[in-house]
Amino acid sequence: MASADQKPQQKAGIDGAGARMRLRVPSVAERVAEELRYQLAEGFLVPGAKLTEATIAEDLGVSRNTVREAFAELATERLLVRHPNRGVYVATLEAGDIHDVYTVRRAIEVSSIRAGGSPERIAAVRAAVEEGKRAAAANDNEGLGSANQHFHGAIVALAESGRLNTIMAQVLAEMRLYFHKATMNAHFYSDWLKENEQICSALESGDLERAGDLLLAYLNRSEQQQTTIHGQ
Amino acid sequence: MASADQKPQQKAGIDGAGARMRLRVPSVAERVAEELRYQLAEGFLVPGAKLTEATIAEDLGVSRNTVREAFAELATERLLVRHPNRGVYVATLEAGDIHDVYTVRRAIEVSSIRAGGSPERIAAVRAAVEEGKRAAAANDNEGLGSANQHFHGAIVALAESGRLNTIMAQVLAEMRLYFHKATMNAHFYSDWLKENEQICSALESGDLERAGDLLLAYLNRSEQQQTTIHGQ
DNA sequence: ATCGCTGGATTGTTGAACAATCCGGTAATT
DNA sequence: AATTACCGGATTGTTCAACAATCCAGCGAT
Repeated sequence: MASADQKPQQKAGIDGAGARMRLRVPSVAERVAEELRYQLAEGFLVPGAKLTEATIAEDLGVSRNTVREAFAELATERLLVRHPNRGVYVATLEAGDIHDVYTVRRAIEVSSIRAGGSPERIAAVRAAVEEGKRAAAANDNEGLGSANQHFHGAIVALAESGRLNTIMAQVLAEMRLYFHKATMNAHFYSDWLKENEQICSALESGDLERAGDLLLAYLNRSEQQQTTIHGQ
Repeated sequence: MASADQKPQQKAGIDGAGARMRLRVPSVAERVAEELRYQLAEGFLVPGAKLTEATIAEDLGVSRNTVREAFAELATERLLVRHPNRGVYVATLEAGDIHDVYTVRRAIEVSSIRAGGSPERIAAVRAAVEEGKRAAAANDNEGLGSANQHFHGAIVALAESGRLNTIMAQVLAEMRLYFHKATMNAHFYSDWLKENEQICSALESGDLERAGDLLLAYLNRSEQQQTTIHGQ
């Protein structure tokens, strides 16, 4: 945790060792941000759409100022863009942005997998692979997509770095803005199902070099696919 | 300067081709954030210090709500931490955070340098090296520190990725929180002055593999130094 | 020393207000 | 007809004042 000179909180009776009673009720602004994030990921709000403060404030039954705070948060996450004095809009990814996003992913994913990770973290990667297989067997496209995101999230989690994790989470959130419907034809997934398996087993066998190379190759190909689909 | 892709705005007669008249007056909240960032980097606000909304609002002559917006921004940059219902404090880096920060730096800096860059970007790296030499000759410790930051910023800039640049800018801003006073003994710098030179010439000669290795070694050593100084 | 209470201070959130800015359309100009 | 100037409505940027919720320190009672 960031700083926190938390004084050793006395654990009375019931509370297990080190287990902190995290009952934190998220603030209203945070919940508004969360709701918007949800609607963005779900495709309710399409890229380019305009969000007017007053409308959303009324819709969610909160103050305009609070909406403003939420907007600020989502803007720094690049999910929304602010046009000063003109309003906030749902972010749209141009061709350049796709390359940009993949540049970030190459940097942090490859670096994370090359450094290996604890058995538990590796097990988490394996779990994501299996999750993907199950989704494929069930013909669950939705589930396939999120399984893939879990897979790549688990790879970054190998590094045990809170900062890398939040960066990755933001990047994935950005990508969810596009992946929505459209662009969702199945023979995409058929590829990386096998590929994730390969990467994972390379990781499990300790061949980090190979795992990194495979992952890098995948990311390069994925970027190319995305650009041919989206940008021109 | 967070990132700043300031284009050299030449105001020819009326309006050059495609040159957008970027006169953008930053919003009040942005200026408050900027002012706080400045005070943080300058060491005016020490890690752990508490910032009360009302006080700062009055000091800067702005509304409490505006201060709030600025706080939110700086909190997502990890320069401030919010303790719900208790206030915001200047972030403090624990031992774990140092490792975390260096994990991010290893990921993005090494990845960036390994991919090479355009001659102009490489020239920028060289410029940072020379800036460091000049500062050393002038015995300017302050200048030495910022030259080093410019050097590493220039390395990330090789990748031409806006997202990586902002991430790096934030990480560097975080580190500035510590580097202040203390930890500033000169024989630190004597090392990396030579080392930056080596890295840079390896980069210039196209030996990206070697450049990456040198950079990685530097980062590892730097992390170790920081932990021995700071953490216990 | 521990517990519980209470008052004061700060944060979280709201609602209303107003200035600044932008947008579209209409009128005036060339 | 095309361009310019202007005007009104709408939205954002910012402030202000209020209030509920929460936390903190102190104090007294057990």
